[in-house]
Amino acid sequence: MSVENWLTEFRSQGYRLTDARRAVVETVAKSPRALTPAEIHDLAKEQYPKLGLVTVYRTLEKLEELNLVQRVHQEQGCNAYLAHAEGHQHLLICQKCKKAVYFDGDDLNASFAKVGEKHGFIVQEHWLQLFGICEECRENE
Amino acid sequence: MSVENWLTEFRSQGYRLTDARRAVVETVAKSPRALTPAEIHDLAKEQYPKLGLVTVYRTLEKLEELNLVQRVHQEQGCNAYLAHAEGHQHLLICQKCKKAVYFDGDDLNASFAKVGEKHGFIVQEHWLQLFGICEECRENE
DNA sequence: CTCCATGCAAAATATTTGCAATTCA
DNA sequence: TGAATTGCAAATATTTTGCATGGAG
Repeated sequence: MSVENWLTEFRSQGYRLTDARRAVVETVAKSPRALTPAEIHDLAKEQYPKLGLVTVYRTLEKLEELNLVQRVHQEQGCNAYLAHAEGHQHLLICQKCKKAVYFDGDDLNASFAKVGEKHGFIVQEHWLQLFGICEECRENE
Repeated sequence: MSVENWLTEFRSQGYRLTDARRAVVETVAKSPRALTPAEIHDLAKEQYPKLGLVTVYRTLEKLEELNLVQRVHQEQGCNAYLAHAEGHQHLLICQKCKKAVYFDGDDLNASFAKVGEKHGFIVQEHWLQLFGICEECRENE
């Protein structure tokens, strides 16, 4: 989903389009890796210097609500945000450059359901993240 | 691994055995669900009233280092700790009672490696958690 | 012109650190 | 006894809230 679509989606929910929000959205959208609120603030200020950290928090909250952004949990912290890719809930994250790639793991759902059954659970959600080293980072060793 | 084993492990690493640590260890060990530092503090104080929250943090740090405890990430927060089960890194968590069950998903490793390959990654770690409703909670509806 | 949105400052949370007193081995 | 451990208080770090001003529609 492009930045323009995001902003349109924003409007259609009754929210206003402001320079502050545009800066946050564009920063997250073009980042290859998940960013913390503080990082977003730093980067987006280059585009909109008046931006306050509080607005970053509030904008992320709305973006998450609209499913345009998702929170990413890693060892280093659980407060990084990444542009959401529809239908691809699984992440592959490079441990070196932190680049995040979505992948389709729909074929895993059946195994997950089976595991749950074995333990008396009805599985409703899952959370899968793979960590490794990407090709680029291996080459630049 | 039993509480006594934990405490022995503690000793063998050069750490001292204290009532405070014993209270923290026993609280985490006997809980069926992951607990936050504050929750551990509350519960463990019943056993050792003088216990300070800071000691809970410091003890958890050591327990994590010794791999006796693991941090659990959920929507509600990322600061809950659960007794670690050796070799079983995957969790099945009840969304209602929060009970956590480890399961063996070693047969998934091959699929994970393959997914990584497809995207140029060499997968080194993974993180999988399933969420659902356990049998007990379904019965008590 | 009317609200929604913003940024500041301050409050609320969560976690870490400095330090004197305590306690295990 | 000596060093590790503790709990308090204070320092940090992170996130949220109150409120007057500014800006989108």
